[in-house]
Amino acid sequence: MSIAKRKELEKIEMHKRILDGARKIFLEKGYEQTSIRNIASEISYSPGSIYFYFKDKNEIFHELHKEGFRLLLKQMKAADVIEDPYERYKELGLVFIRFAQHHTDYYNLMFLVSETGKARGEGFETAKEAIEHLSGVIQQCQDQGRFQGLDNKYLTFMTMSSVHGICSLYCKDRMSGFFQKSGEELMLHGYETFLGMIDKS
Amino acid sequence: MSIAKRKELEKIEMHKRILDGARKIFLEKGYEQTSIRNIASEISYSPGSIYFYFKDKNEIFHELHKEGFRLLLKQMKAADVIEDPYERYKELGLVFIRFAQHHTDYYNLMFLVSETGKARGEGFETAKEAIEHLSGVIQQCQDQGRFQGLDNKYLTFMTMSSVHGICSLYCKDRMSGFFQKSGEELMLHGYETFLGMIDKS
DNA sequence: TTTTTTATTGAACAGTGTTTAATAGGTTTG
DNA sequence: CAAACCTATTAAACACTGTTCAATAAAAAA
Repeated sequence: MSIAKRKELEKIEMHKRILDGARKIFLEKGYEQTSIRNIASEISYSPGSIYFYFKDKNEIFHELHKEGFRLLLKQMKAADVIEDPYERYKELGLVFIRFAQHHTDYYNLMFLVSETGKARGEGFETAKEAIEHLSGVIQQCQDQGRFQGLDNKYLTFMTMSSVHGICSLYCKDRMSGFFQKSGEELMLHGYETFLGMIDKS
Repeated sequence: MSIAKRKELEKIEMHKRILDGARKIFLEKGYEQTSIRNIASEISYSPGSIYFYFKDKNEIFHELHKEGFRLLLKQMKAADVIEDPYERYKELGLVFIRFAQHHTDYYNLMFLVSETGKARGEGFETAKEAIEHLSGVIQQCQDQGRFQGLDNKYLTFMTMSSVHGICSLYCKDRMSGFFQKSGEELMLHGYETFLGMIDKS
């Protein structure tokens, strides 16, 4: 292994080290409460070092953002074993809900944290893939005769909105107080109610 | 008018002056980008003065939060002139959507900005009122025979989730790129699709 | 007029993201 | 091997942030 090669590996390793430290703190404290100094001290480096590997705090954030989408997409694709498209459609919502439940911090990072950076639209390929996956499953349902007369795009958007709305209210925990039910209960029964409606279409 | 009374009025006036300055900057730049120093300089006072009238930045934020809910609730109640409960139910969603469209910054403040303070659950009376209003309209629909066999609480939550999901995705403008449609188009057609589903229940 | 209360201020503290000049160390070259 | 070079790292500095607080000017009460 050449020296140049080793150096390159070391660079990648350091990149990863920063990301590991950042992930820990980001998922623990959220975007605003995470500071470059926190991350630096977590991995026992000086704050300045981080800027040798990342342009700014936002770039680190976006890396984790992508990471989250990759994780979600993986779990969405796991539902591919279900053969019936409509059953798969219903499962996809549950995948989303489970993701919000078990990876609440990722969910916050992915969907709820406001982006301070301007680099919008970049690095959203995985997000796009996730949407297209859902859209594809809905198309398969429509091919089977379900959801007749409904536009695929709007139905996809509406499904996403509804499930995201449920998960988003769950993650912010703004609702359980009003309804005197646990967040999990609301989320699951809310989704069941949604499926009950959609089942009649 | 006694001196004490005048002083009290001056205090209220200053309170309002701060809130006016804060509103302008909060709605312009969002929570994190708004600083006490910004607000102070906006109204030509020193940063310290603000702490004579407000406990901290979060208290100012919550005041505007409430303000937003009062505004929303007013527009929700304007739908009371519609006599048929189901038509009123459908209008309520549109009220919400219009609110997100025309008061995007308030919407962000009310539903999307993460609260840093711990004072959760306080001052949410107006929010509760809004939810109960919706719940009441749904109940009236159910009294008329609509939505049979569905739990009022979960249906209320599901409706809120769906509409909030639509508005939330609109406000973050994360979707228009994927669907090659304008945010407004997505939002309105998305809601129509939702109504199309619910109409069959 | 003196005392007391009240509102306002500017400085200070501890924190933030980011930039940069200096530096130590390994790598390459003469 | 020594000199030059490159590269990763650092501490310090800059301009911010929310918040606190002693000093103070102004107004009200005594």
